[in-house]
Amino acid sequence: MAKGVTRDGVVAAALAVLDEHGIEAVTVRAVAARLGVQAPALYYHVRNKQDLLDEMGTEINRRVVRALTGRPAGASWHDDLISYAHALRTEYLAHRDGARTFSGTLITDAEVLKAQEPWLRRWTAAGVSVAHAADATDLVTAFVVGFVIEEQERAQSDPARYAPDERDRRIGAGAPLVAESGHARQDGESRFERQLGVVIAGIAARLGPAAAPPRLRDRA
Amino acid sequence: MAKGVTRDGVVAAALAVLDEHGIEAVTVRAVAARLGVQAPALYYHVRNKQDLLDEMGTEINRRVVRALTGRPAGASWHDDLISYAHALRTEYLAHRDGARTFSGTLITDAEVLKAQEPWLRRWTAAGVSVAHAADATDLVTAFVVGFVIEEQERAQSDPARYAPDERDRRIGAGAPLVAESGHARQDGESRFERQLGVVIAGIAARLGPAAAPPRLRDRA
DNA sequence: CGCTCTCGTTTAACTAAGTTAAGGAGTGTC
DNA sequence: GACACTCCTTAACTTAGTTAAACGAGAGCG
Repeated sequence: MAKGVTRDGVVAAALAVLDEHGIEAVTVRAVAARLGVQAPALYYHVRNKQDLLDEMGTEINRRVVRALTGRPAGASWHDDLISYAHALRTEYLAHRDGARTFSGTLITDAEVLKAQEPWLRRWTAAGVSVAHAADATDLVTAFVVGFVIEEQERAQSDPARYAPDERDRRIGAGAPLVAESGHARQDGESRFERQLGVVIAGIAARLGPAAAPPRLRDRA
Repeated sequence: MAKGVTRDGVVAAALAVLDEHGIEAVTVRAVAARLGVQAPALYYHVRNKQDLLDEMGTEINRRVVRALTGRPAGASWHDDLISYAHALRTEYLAHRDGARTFSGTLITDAEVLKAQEPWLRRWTAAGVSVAHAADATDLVTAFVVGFVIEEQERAQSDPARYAPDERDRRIGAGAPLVAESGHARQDGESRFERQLGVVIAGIAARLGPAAAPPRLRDRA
């Protein structure tokens, strides 16, 4: 594995290290070691560590796009948005600290940007303005990012620190509703589906009862 | 300023450094320097840097809670949720890298937890279950976190990299809708209000007209 | 064949940052 | 006066990002 290190190879190795040991283990030396090479060798392929991190983020975006285009087109923008949310969450969850690490990556990769074209075309074909479509997508992105950040943080933190018993003890007897709210929190899967449903419902309300009827210009 | 360093003082100094120079400048040495002491002195007041970071996050949570309780109670859970969203975003925006740095902080501070009690009480008084209230709050939190992360990332990144012209050049001529979607993106303030309105609308729909306050839909 | 040039890498080294060890100055207490 | 406790210092270690300089292998070429 020592021969033929490439920029893509470096990115792949970095992602592998991330998955196995978490973001704090993604050091230049560790990535180099995985490639059977010394640390400074990476600097021939990558400007610096931030460059590597950016490239990793772009790769993640690419995978989301790929997962989406590989999926049969949904029956409506409705279904498409849900597919997008699932693809994004799945990709984030697939990597340790995924949401924290990759959210907010400015998408400048032309390939990734252009892949959104057919996506937007379907919205406009359904009578939704581009502005509304972009807005709805941004909103779903924000929700997924926020949701998964909290989800992963919770999964990785010391279990004892937020165990129900410990929480109850901390809260004491003066705040029964707070205690109850902690108990009511369900597992990630169903919470995600439910909250995503709420978001989509809100978007549907905004876009109009059917969203099928062609609407007028954007800029509400 | 050399005398009487306290744990709270360390946290305050760290927040000051954060505000002035960003998260990457928050080093043990820099915080110590601001207090007029040597770096190892901090270890008497704080277990390690993570402990300091956690404490900073708790302080931010405390401020959000304080901003909320200092505000007159809204007319409904509706208004309360909006107030919460605003308080959270404002606090995040007040610090460089605020959303990234402080999101996902597990809230274990008893004071902060208990402060949610009157909040929840108002929901239940309005006929909303605690589970629903907690769910709605979590959803709004996720949205705000995701929104502000993207907002701050955009504000801090190299302007040239996402300038409209540059973006258009990258996209080329093959994706007009993608290009248009970039142009349609408005400034943070109005986008936030609008998208928050969508989220609230979704929550209102979920909770049913019964739980909905005597108030019209907020968006046209 | 031998020269040279470039590519991709290595070794060595520097700097910054988190952290620990050990000790010392001040302040109180028996 | 000696002990003890608190809070801080100096010195030093380790890991990580990064740079500089040199080195070997292969390609083109006379």
